[in-house]
Amino acid sequence: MKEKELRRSLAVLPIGTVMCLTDLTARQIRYYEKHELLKPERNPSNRRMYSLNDIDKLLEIKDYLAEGMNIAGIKEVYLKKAAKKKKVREQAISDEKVRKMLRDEFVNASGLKSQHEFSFKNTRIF
DNA sequence: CTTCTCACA
DNA sequence: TGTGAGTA
Repeated sequence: MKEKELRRSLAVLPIGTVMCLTDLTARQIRYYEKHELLKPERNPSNRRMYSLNDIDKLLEIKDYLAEGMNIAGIKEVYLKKAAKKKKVREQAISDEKVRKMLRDEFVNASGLKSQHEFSFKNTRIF
């Protein structure tokens, strides 16, 4: 379930295709990029190349705009979303450290001199 | 022919 | 946001 996400992130669509898929003008698509709502890649010829995720994002932007939200407002939505994801990542790293500490403490408390003597070394207890 | 940047009788 | 100019 991760190869799929990788493909969705591949920038393979030229702006013309994106225009058809989103019903937005090239002017609008570039305008949103200028306001950092999007970050399409560039091919060797300086042409913008979009991914399927970019298409979804543009469609999302179009909906927000239709609901009366402005560019600045949409930008804040994405900034907060990114902040939340960052916290989730930090929490995951934190949990990993806690597990390592508990494991080390357990191995040490059991009086084992090395992990080779730890009969459950390959078992995910923590 | 498509896309890019820039500018506005 | 539209559109035309001049490129690449």
